[in-house]
Order: sequence, then structure tokens, then C-alpha cells
Amino acid sequence: MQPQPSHCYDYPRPAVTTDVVIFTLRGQQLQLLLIRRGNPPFADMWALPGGFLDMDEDIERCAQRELEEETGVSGVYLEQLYTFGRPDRDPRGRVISVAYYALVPEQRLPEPQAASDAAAVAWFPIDTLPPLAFDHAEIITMAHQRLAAKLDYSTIALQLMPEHFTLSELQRVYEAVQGEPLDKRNFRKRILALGHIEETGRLRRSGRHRPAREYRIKHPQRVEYHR
Amino acid sequence: MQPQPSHCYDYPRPAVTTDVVIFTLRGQQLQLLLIRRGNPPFADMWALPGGFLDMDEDIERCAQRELEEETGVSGVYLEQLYTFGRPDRDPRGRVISVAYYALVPEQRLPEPQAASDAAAVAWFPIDTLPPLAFDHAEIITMAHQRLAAKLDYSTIALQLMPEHFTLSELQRVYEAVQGEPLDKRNFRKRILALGHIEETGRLRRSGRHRPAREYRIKHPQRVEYHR
DNA sequence: TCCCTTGGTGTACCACTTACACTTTCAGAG
DNA sequence: CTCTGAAAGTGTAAGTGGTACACCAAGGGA
Repeated sequence: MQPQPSHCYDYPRPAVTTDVVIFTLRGQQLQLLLIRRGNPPFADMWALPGGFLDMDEDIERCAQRELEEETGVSGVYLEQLYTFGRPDRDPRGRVISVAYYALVPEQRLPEPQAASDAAAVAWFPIDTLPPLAFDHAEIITMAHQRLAAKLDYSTIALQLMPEHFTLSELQRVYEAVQGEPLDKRNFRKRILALGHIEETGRLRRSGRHRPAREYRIKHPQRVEYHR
Repeated sequence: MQPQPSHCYDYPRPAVTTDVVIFTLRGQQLQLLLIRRGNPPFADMWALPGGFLDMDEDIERCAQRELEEETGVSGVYLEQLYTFGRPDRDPRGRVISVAYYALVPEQRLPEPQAASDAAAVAWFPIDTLPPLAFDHAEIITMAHQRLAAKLDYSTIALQLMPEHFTLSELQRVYEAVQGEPLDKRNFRKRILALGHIEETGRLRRSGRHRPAREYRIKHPQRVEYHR
């Protein structure tokens, strides 16, 4: 049932949407969530989760809503990225998209339910993405660059960690996002010197080797900036 | 003559505007351009230059257009800042504003014409702003922070300089934007080490003291990032 | 008990940043 | 001509932060 075209204005107005780049770390890879399009344009291609802004809804809340609809997760890190509005970016008409990116610790994600439209949603490693609809490749590139840059001068990486984690796990986050290996001793020195994490006092056993110390964030939910 | 409300959609749509924070350095102060509002809401308060997005117009071009309409200047540095869209930010209805900021060398600005609505446009030092309409104070604060931060890791400050300039003038730009004095010798060492400016070979005489060497940007129009 | 795997640790060098004060050059006044 | 005020221009020493680099510790399974 289509509503009647009953919203009329003196001047034409673009449609406004949000698109969200949802990052997580699975395995040792930085991955993001995509949705397979069923309808034209770009049918059968993959796209970022996104949707139209409600008239009385804050933009960030719209992005939160998209995030929650696709992952069931709320309360994670979400930041406005950039607004994309090339007049030809959507062949159906003028659409302005306010892009966000989100960081979700893998542990907060539900099991990939083999439910109804299971094949329509999937995680992809950032370096092996399928063909993407609209200008979503551009959005993803910018989100990745922003995230990688922020690792260097903020504690944003901690937003990808579970409540308790080891330094090796944290190092793997940095390496996955920035795509290059880091020196273990220098990494630990640098991270601990920032003073934003502390030992839980517990050990993590996982495999036939020495157990690792567990750490936690001193001020969760907070992203601190240095320099 | 009002057009008929002839643009109708199935769902309501917000209006989309751009607002532009236009920075320049006048005297030794960082200043920005404001427009006095004649009509409600916020009549007699000051606001950023801005306007509605045309349906076939790129967002950045809309911001360029606003910039040029108010200053007559084009081809200067212009960067998207953030998109503001609180549902209650404009009492007339839902308005999404994509904010930009621009950097204009003082020399490129025309003389403040004592023309028609002269009193309706004025430059204000960033630290003594009048009461502002809408959420424009918030936009300006964010623009100022972004600019100040970028001085530390890019050559964006050069976008505020005329073709030829002295190191003291450049230092005054940094001091005005960041609001604190810098050491002359360290500043010169740091700037010259970046290798983005070169001597013109000419001297600038200005007053009864030793003349200063003139410099120019090696690659104008380009903003380089370091770190 | 051996072995494989990952966790955990320190130091030396280099590069960059910071603090800091005096001489140079010009123009105008006397 | 000389004096003076004002901004331009210059170097060094100390400290700080970043980088490179190799070995021992602890556990589990065979």
C-alpha cells in the first residue's frame, strides 16, 4: 500500500538518507557488513546498510537505527563521516547521504542467524569487497582512512575490543586496521604509556602456550585524544 | 511571486542547505563573515552565509556559490565540515545543513563596499562574536577546532596566505588561529624543514626596520599532510 | 620430557622538539 | 651623520619520544 504523494513543497527537495559502515574484527581481519540488493538499481550488488531519515529523527539516531536493525547492536561507537551528495549518485533521483561509521566488538554481534533472508546480509574483509552499489566504495574507503588515521592519535581502537582483552589482541586490531605489522615491545610500551587501560589481574588461557594478562579500559565509552 | 507548491513526494523530506564559515586573517586576528538577519526567526541576529541546495547542484558547489555571493571570491580552500540536523535546529521546519569552511587570503577580498545593504554583512574576530542564529555558534566552534588541529599536521595555513609572504606573517597566522604565541626560531626551523615553501629572492620593506625575505608556496592549491 | 606456540621484557641510538638571547638592517628623527 | 626604535634573522644544548632489535617464560599436547 503506497501512501499518496501528499507532501508538497514550493521547491523540490532531495531525499536524505544515512548509510553506515559497520566495522568489526573477525578472525584477524577488519570486516564490514554489506547487504545484497534485491531490486534495481544495482540489483544483486552489495550495498551499505542505510535508509531514509524520518522527519522528526536526529540524523545520528537514524544511523543508530540502521545499525540496530542490521546487527541488533546498540550503544557502540558511531561517528559521522561525511555527507555524499553528487547529483547523479542515485539514478532514481536526488539523494543526499549522511554517512556514518560504527565500531562493533565481535563479541557483541549475535550469531549469524540462518534466518529468512540470510544470504542477503554478510560480512566482508575490507580488502576483498564485492562490487558495490552507488558510491559506496568511496564511502568505505573514506571510513577506512579515517579509522586508520584515528588509531594514531586517539584511543578509538579500544571501541573494537570486548570488555576484557589481551595486549596481543589489541595489537592485532591495530595491525588489521592499518594493514601492517607492528613491533610487539614498542606497541606495548606506547599503549601502556597512554594510561587508558589497566590489568584486570586475571590470566587468559588459550592454547598450548603461556597465558596472557587480561586488560580492561579504564573509562569505557570514552575516546581520548592525544596530540 | 511565490511558486505554487508543486513538488510533491510520497514521504516528507527535509530541506537541505549549506552554511559556510568563511575565515580570513585581518589585522592580526582570525575573523569570519556573518550576515545580519532581517527576518524571523532570529531577526536582528547574525548568521553564517548559507542557502538552499539546488536540485541539480553538487553540495560543494552550493557552498562555493554561497561563498562567492557573499565575498566575490572563488577558487579558495573549501572543505566540508560536518552535517547538522537536529530536528529542532530551525523553528520553521526540518532543515539539514551541510556545513563547510573556507579560507580566504585577506588580499583576495574586495574592499567592503559601502553599498546597498552594507550593514548586513560584517567581519567579526572569532573571539568576539555577536549572538548567533540557529546552531551557528556550534558550527563555528567546530570549524575553528578543525582548522586549529589541521595546522599541526598539514600545510593548510598556507591557504590563508597571499602569493608572496614573509615568515613573520605566516607565524602570525598560526598564532591567530591557535591563540598562543610561538617561538620564532623553532617556528622557522619547523616550517622550512617541511620544504613546502621557497624564497622568492625578494625583500619586503615595511617600516623602519630590517626588511623581510619573501617566500612563496611551492605547490599552491595543494594541501599536504605530514605524519 | 620434549617441543611448539604465544606471552612478556630492556636498552642503545637517532630524530625531533624545546628553551633560550643577541646581532642585523632599515627608516626616521634630531 | 648619528642615534634609536622596531622587526628580521640566526645556533646550540638538553630533553623527549620513537625505532630497531633478541631472548627467556609458561603452558599443553604428544
